[in-house]
Amino acid sequence: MASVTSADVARAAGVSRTTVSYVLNDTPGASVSEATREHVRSTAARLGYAPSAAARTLRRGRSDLVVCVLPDWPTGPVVDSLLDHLTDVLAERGLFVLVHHHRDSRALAELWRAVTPRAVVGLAPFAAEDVRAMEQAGIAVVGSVEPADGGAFDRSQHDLAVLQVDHLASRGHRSVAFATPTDDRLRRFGDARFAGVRDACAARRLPAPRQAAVPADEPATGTVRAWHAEGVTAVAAYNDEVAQAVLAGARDAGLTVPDDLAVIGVDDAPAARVTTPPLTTVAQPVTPQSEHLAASVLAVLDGQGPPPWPDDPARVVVRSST
Amino acid sequence: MASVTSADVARAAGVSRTTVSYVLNDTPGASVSEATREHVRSTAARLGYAPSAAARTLRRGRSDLVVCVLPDWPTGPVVDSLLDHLTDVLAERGLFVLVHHHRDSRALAELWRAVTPRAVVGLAPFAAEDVRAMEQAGIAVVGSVEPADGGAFDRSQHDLAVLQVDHLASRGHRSVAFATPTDDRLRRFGDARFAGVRDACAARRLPAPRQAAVPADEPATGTVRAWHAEGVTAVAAYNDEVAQAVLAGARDAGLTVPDDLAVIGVDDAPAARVTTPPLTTVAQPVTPQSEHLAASVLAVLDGQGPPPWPDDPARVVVRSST
DNA sequence: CTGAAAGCGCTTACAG
DNA sequence: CTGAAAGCGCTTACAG
Repeated sequence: MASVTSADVARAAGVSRTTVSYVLNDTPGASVSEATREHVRSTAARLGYAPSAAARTLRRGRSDLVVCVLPDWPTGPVVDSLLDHLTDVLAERGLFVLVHHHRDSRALAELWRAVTPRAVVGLAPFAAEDVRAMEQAGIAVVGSVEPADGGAFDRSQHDLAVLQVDHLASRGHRSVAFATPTDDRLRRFGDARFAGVRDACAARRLPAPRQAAVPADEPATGTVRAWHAEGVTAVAAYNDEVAQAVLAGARDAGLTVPDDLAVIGVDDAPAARVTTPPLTTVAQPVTPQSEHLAASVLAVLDGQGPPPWPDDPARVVVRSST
Repeated sequence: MASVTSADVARAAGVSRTTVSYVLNDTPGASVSEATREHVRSTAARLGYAPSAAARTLRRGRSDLVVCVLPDWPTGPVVDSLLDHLTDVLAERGLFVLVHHHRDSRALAELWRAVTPRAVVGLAPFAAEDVRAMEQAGIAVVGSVEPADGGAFDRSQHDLAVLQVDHLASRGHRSVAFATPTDDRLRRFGDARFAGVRDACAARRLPAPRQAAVPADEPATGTVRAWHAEGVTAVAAYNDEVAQAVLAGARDAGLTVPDDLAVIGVDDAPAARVTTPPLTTVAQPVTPQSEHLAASVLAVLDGQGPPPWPDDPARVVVRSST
């Protein structure tokens, strides 16, 4: 049970701990005979030696861990892709990515103190004091600060909604509604999106948009009926899941899509191609985002500022629902 | 930049490192005056002191980290719930859950060596040699071994499919097909499910089931037509996403669901309530699974065997597609 | 070519 | 009630 240490390996191999360390780390410039190397390696393997990460980290003064803090909202395949890419890129530097599901600020502070990783990457904004504390502890921080930068983050949300309205307006719609999700954890995004819808309508001199929360797990029949009665002809939905609930509501309300009501989602989820009718949606290609995140982390690790945000590559995928 | 250490705090507060440690850890039995305690605490806060996790781990001989290894397939809200619950339960013991997206066995070995966590929790089975190596390093391992236990894991997949067929048979269907996902990473599950479909058909003396891969992102029109031509009247789909593609295929092929073709999914995703028609599916309540996982981890940490697998609480949710 | 020794930052018996 | 000291396991200048 007592773990095998490098001293155990040294003793069993009949060499010093120095030699064991040199061999197992392939230390450049260490002149150890090939025979000895082989002997040390096989001894280590035989004993099942695994170096203590804590000791190595303490000695080296830095950890090989990067903690990625996920927001407390449901994440999908996009976040998975971001993490996969980040894991690959950092692995080339010998760094390991571990993910934590974020709850509150207190939990975050406990976490980074318990791990003291090389870097903390946040997919949602951090509180300013959290960032200060982490940086003071010598931890590199990647991620926007709340709410100082006002939000490259919020802005990209805002712009997604503008794309939706622009498309609907190009189809001749003038009375637009926004279907926001019911999950409280998504409120922030919902608000940013609705602001985008409002701004886009104002810019095009359309009437102020309506808004309602639409649960993803039931047909939005009542909401659709009310909107239709009020003259709404097009719905921008928070995402494809919400859009599906709007489609189902239209069906149950006896409305035809897109003639009576046009619907546009966000995400271009696989399901968007198999709804009735197939769903027009906004796609956000994941590759540029993944590369930007990985580049940001590398830049911060190297003590540089983050690279510029890529031009928003989101685009409308037109199907039959608009 | 150089991190603040407990020695810095001790010097600034005019006490010994011992006292700093006693105060900051609330060590029981340490008799330090309240005035000194307050002084130490405020000094530590003023300096922004964060203890070195590596040093503490090295000294204590054990880490406060638990690594949860996720399989390399797309995970959804169910896994999120499992992780949330596990995080909460382990936090009560002062343990932190970090998640790693698993790629291959080599990456796993590098990971646990780089972290040396208290425990590694696997949501997909581990290779036997990985388990042996981790346990030798003093790491508690939770998760099934490949393929020793033949698979409580595979068995629960198998049984989901049996539930699907039982339901379809109770509706009078005799010729059943299985729609498997196209993602290679899901092959293992697809195979276990199809075995369940096959066994259930055999047990009920139904003809051998057909099987085809169905992409989630296009209507399965061709497959549905072929199946219908061959007399298939009911489809058990791998999950609700695949089931939606089957529904879309039936629509495009001009078939009525459920009269011409019955469809049953798995997951009871929110979307299952808003498809056309609403989807019959198999729901797996997540609470018993979450509790079982957390209980397993606690048991292993305490050196006990894992608790018994809960009675499979999966059940059919009947809607209009069957 | 190889080994003895220092020191990373912490906790904790032990001495005062 | 408080402090000096040992030691966790590793890496790496340094001496031989």
